[in-house]
Order: sequence, then structure tokens, then C-alpha cells
Amino acid sequence: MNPSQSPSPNFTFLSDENSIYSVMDNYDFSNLMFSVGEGGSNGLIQEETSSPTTIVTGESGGSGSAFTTLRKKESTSLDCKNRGSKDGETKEMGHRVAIRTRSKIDVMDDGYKWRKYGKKSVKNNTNKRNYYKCSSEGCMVKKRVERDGENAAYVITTYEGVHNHESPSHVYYSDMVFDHDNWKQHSLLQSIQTFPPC
DNA sequence: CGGGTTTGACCAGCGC
DNA sequence: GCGCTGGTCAAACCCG
Repeated sequence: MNPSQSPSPNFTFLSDENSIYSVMDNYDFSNLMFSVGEGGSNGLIQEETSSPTTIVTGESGGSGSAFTTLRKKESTSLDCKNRGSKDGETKEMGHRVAIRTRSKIDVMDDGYKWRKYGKKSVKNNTNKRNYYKCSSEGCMVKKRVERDGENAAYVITTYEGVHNHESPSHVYYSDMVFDHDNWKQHSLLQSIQTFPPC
């Protein structure tokens, strides 16, 4: 991942700069924590306990994944288990990214069209967890959205899988709207944009 | 009428 | 083996 790269057109939060500014009022992306787990073993984690936003990416299935680290650290109900693993084997479940964001609204408009298919109350969280699938034909990307059980001001959005299509609101966002000195902020979008192809 | 949401039921994995 | 829990399904419902 290279923060200096031009952003991929595959992902956009919004359709224009004004919208970006407006969404930045709703999502607090400052001081975000960013971590990448490659194969579950070489995850890099930069901890900032006061971070209003947390991103964790990684391939599911690794026993030492960043997901696991986050889960242990924050005791959230974020599901990072490797369901389906057996005897050390890992089952291909696709790329996953978790974003913990202090937000006034529950569902981040990430440019893709989602269809809700489930809602469930989970342990250690009084708030319901919502399940979404990408409504694009043939795209199996899923996301889970839930309020942090410990701090309802935070929303945990977990993306699972990779889109095999471009965002319906296929619009390039401008680097201008981001503070280039804030590498982490830029990385937030980069991490989501760089989903590998299905 | 088509597409999205709601919600109870069902299933599979995991821990005890 | 059993109960708990998370994830998914699908029928009913809602809305534009």
C-alpha cells in the first residue's frame, strides 16, 4: 500500500468535494488507527487509544491477524473468528476490512449499493448488528454495521470480500480535500480502495 | 410491480 | 452431546 499513489477509481465515498466536506462533519477521520495484516502474521498496528476511527484490514484466517489484535484490545463484538478453519487449515473467506468510526449516522455511504439481509442482536452489545450484501449482481461483498457496545458514539463497519465491479457512483475523489500531512487520513481511503479483485 | 427492509427461523461452529 | 452465539435465509411487508 502506497499512500502517495493516485487513488483507485474503484472506491469513492462521495460524488463531489462538497459532499466530502459534509461527510467529514459526520465522520471523524482524524487520528485514525490503521493496521494491515498480510496473511495474518505481519500485521502492523499503530495504536492510538484515543483514536476516534480505527481501520483494520487483513486476510481472514490468520491466527495472529490484526482482527484478533483489535478484538482482544477493545473487547468489541467484532467478529474476527476464522469460522470454518479446521486443524490449522484456513478457509478462503476473502479480504476483510473493519472500520471503527465516530459517527452520527450508522451506515457510511461508501458509494456502493447495499441490500440489507439481516439484523441481529449480539452478545456484549445492546445495539443491533446489521448485515448487508452488495446488491450488484454477482458481487458477494458483505458488510456488517454495528454500534460499538462500549461507546455508542462509534460505528464499526466490517467489509468482507472484494467488489468485482466499480462503484455505482464511480467518481474520483480529489486529493485536494485531504490533508496530505495526515498520512493516516489518506490511508483510510487507500485501504478500502485497494481491495484485491475477486 | 419491483426492489428494499424487517424479522423469525434455521443452521453451523465453538466451548463446556 | 448440548446450549450458546453469530450468520444467513426467506416470507411477509413496505414504499416509491
